[in-house]
Amino acid sequence: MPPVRVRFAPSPTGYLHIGGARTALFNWLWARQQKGTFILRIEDTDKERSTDASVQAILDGMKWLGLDWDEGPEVGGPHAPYFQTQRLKTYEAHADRLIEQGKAYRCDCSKETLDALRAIAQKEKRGFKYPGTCRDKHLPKGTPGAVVRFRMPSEGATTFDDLVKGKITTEHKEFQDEVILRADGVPLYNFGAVVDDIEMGITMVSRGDDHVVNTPRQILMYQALDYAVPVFAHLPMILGADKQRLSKRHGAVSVLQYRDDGFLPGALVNYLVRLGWSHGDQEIFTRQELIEKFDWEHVGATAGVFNPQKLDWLNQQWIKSTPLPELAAIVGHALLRRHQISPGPLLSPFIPLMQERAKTVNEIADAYAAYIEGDLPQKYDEKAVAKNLTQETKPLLLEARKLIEDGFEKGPHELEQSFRTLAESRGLGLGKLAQPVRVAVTGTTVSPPLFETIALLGKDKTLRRIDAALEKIQ
RNA sequence: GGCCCCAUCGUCUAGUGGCCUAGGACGGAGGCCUCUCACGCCUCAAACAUGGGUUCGAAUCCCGUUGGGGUCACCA
Repeated sequence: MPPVRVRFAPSPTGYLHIGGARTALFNWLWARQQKGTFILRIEDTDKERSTDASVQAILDGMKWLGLDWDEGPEVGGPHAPYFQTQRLKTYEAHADRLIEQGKAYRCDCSKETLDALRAIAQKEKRGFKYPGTCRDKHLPKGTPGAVVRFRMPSEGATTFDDLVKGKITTEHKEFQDEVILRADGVPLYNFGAVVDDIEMGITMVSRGDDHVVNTPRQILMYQALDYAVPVFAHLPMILGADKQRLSKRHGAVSVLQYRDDGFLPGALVNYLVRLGWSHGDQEIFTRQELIEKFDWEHVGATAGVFNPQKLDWLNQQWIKSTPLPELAAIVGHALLRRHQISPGPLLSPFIPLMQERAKTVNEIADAYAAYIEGDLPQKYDEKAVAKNLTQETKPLLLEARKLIEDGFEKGPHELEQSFRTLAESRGLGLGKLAQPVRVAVTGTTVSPPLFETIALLGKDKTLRRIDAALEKIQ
């Protein structure tokens, strides 16, 4: 078997979205498992819609997910350049060769003429196909406005064995002599992809299954160019909850949006792979396990609905198992991004308190900003204050304050015991005592365990907060 | 509409002819634990689209139907 060479070939017309990311991911996993090469190629032949900002967004998305490429933008490689608009000479050379061999021809039918014919066909409810007007004209190179068309066979059929869909056969009569090169020398998708996949020695093409219909036509081009056709693997689409193709109205579809929303790249990767691939009952996979265990055999053929709740759960699992220094760095970034505050010395010790209860890193950053960083809580939840900081709880707060003042040094466990004893002597559960204190200390009713939070904040800060709370009580 | 693809709990899926009174996970319901919120643990509800074949035997193989998706450009 020749070494595996796979590629991800996005068109830079927007950010890297969930669907594209999964395509890239499957290719990347295969390359890494097979010790092959993963190539990133930018298909920027649609000049109208391609932007440099999109290229950057895609690169950033890939990097965030940890999908490093061996050849492509920024890293270069033996087949550079990796931008299609910089490879025009290559397409021209291949097109010329096809023309010489009679496998393609120049056509100077105007777009307007063809559009008009297409409109008539549509009105009469019949399919439109290029009528072959220029098939035998043998227009010379340099004919003004001439495009190059590929001569499609009209007889027979092409079959290929897709790694995920199985055998797919298409009759040649479905095809028409499609344009492969525009008058300005910019290739169309099918041709550009085929030429580059040949030039770059691609052995397997894995992409979204919206491309299955292109595949037989591309195979015909591989054959016309005398090149062995690669193996194909078409991945099913990712759908929204309404079973429609995932799009903006389903919420976040940009990969980087998930970063900003507090997801771990490992969790997103884990989710995306499991959406369409399985390994028995296993749900959680490290990156290394994914590389080891991924196979095409267990890639499903059905479109999958993107389920944000499961992603949440996976992210939580990932947060739980992320080593502290790594998690602290990520939370630090979130803190800066969301609250414009740099991580202080309390951040690292605070994270273990949040690790079991946060679905996103943003929750950790937000909690830190809300009641750890400042002298007093940044804000008090009104309902919580109204319910817990009252005349009735004031005596309890005062007694709690005294317990903290006298017993802080003995540590959280001892403090908790003293709280229990107090609560018991009043005929109350610990909750009745702890909750007002929690509101006083954190400004909310929801926080990590109270005594550990107090221990983290320190005696002075805690007492000041209780004093501030007492003042809130009329 | 033509062509192509797909079809197991609400969702992601296990299942490759007998191990299936269909397993796991998310989500849902109930419970335990508990200083709040979570975590964790236990229990429950929940699916082979449909009709025909093939076979001793079908979720698994074949055909039809229905439903869904993709695609029919000088977009990719």
